[in-house]
Amino acid sequence: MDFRLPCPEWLDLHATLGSGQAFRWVRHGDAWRGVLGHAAYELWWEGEVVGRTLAGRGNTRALSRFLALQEPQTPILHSFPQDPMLQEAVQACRGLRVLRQDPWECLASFILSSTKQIPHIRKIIETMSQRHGKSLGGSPTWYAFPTAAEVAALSELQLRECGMGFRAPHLLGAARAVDAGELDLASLRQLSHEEALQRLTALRGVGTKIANCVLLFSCGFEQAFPIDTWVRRVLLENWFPAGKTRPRDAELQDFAASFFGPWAGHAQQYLFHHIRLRHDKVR
DNA sequence: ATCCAGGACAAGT
DNA sequence: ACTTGTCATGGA
Repeated sequence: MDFRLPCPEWLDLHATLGSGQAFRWVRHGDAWRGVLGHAAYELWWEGEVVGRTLAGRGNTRALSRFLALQEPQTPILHSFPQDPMLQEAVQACRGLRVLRQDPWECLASFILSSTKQIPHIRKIIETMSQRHGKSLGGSPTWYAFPTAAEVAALSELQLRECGMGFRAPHLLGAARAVDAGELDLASLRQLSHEEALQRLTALRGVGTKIANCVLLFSCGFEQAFPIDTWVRRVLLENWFPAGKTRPRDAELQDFAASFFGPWAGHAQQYLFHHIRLRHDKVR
């Protein structure tokens, strides 16, 4: 063991790293291995997060921030409505946290996520990182996530060859906008939620869902509420009983904001992970 | 084989 | 304003 990361509240690495927020972490038994920034790590739980560095120079502060280890969860849970379905999800996914990701990696990853299953998103990102990211050493070799500048320098064909199909031009366009300074991801957190959404959805291939993923997972917008097929389903089943004409996403967004409150994005993540676990179990 | 996946967008009603 | 077609690709 190389390091211990202080963690005031209990955390579930499996729920946190395995809930489709980040795509570069792989489970090995009780441990998780993956890349953050310019280092690769193996992490597991021994009453706190412990681990070792697999490649590159480890940065425990970056890891701690990524995993939101110092962020109290109790106020979030207390802010949630007393709702049977949400409480069931919270019980089932105790210790799940919303990660604090790098905005570029998050944006690029979710551009690649559209109408793809999570295992395949992982595969595309891994292929792209191996081919176009900096080598970090280690055995087997680990690779950094390609920077916006590195992606901007590629051709659409090179990206398509990573298996991303029609998403290739979308990723390339985003990389060019970020690399050219037309889109300053770091400054999004200064804006209102509405303004930040507009900046992101101005990119081709980035609609409301993907923009909200980026704002929630990497820009500190705790109320951002991504509605994908799974979340849409659980919203309709639980809070929009059939009968009337089925509501559109804009109506679901309004409902989520008022019903789940200022930490709605976290509620969303509990719901998302819970219904997917339930689905896998049934099948 | 057919359907669906952490969607977005244009085109046709 | 709402519905449908299209964009690639792999896994179930």
